[in-house]
Amino acid sequence: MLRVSRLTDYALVLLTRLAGCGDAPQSAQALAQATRLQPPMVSKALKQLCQSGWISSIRGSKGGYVLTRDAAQIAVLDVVEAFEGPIVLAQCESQDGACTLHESCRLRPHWQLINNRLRRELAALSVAELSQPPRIADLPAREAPVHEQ
Amino acid sequence: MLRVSRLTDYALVLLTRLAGCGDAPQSAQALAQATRLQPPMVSKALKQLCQSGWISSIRGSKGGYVLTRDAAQIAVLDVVEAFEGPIVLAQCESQDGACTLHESCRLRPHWQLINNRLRRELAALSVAELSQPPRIADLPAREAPVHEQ
DNA sequence: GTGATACAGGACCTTTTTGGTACTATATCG
DNA sequence: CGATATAGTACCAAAAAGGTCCTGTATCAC
Repeated sequence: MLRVSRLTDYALVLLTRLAGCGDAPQSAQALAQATRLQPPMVSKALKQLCQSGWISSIRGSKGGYVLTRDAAQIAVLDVVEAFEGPIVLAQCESQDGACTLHESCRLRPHWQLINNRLRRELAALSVAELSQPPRIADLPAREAPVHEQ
Repeated sequence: MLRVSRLTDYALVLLTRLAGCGDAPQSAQALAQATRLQPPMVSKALKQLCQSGWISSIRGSKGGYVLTRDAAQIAVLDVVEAFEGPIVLAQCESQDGACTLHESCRLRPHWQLINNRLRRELAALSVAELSQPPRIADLPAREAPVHEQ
């Protein structure tokens, strides 16, 4: 369905929340309440964020999770790729050049281009920026010739 | 995994192939051989393409499939959305505004922006363009600050 | 008309992924 | 010591993806 998994989504929400909490450790439970996400899934996302190194954990009472770096230094791209693997929208990019199709297939460079644009987009966006509205410059009057949403 | 389904991928390969075959109907079998894709999946993709109206079918011997319009008039976006549904990378975009999270969640406009950029990208690319290398203007020397692939 | 070709439309199955839960162990604070 | 809170892992169920097969029907060639 061309969608990031729910866990990835939760991870970004949680990081954004943590970014707004200063240095005080936030427990999984507190984060779940603040974000209205289900506690077990919050724990799962936090653990994976911990393993990926974006946050660190503090055990014991008064424990919780804190960001390991400034939110402005965390690119959305890195979080997404930590949870989803490399961004490769089409199959022909998934293995290293192992496109089994006939040599007449010319799609690869196009997909590479699209993947790279999306990566660049996500790389330019930090968790710190997620907690505030997009910059005006990023919001053209008519953004795209597409559906309503 | 943030990837289009294999069927979507196949559909684009098949459309590209059809675009290179002029007006002669191509049978599912011939297309499978030309693209090295498995015949049953080729049939499946062709059927769906037919239902979506991108190609039309001709029964009987000497039958097959032909494009219903010029390949330059088929946007990759439309094919992808016909197979994958609307492009909404994050959950919060999936239902119409029904984000159940706390009102402090500010992620939606960012995702909308990213979705729209990707859509615009795919809308600007036609099946006709897929069969030849990307335009030089689209290939910067260093495209993105990301992985090797 | 008959038979071969080729699409139409499902039904079906298997595997993988996703989403979610539960339980035990361990570390810290008071 | 006991309460709190994370760590790690194992598990389960539902959904989606990926792929196959079969029956029916339309068209062309002979």
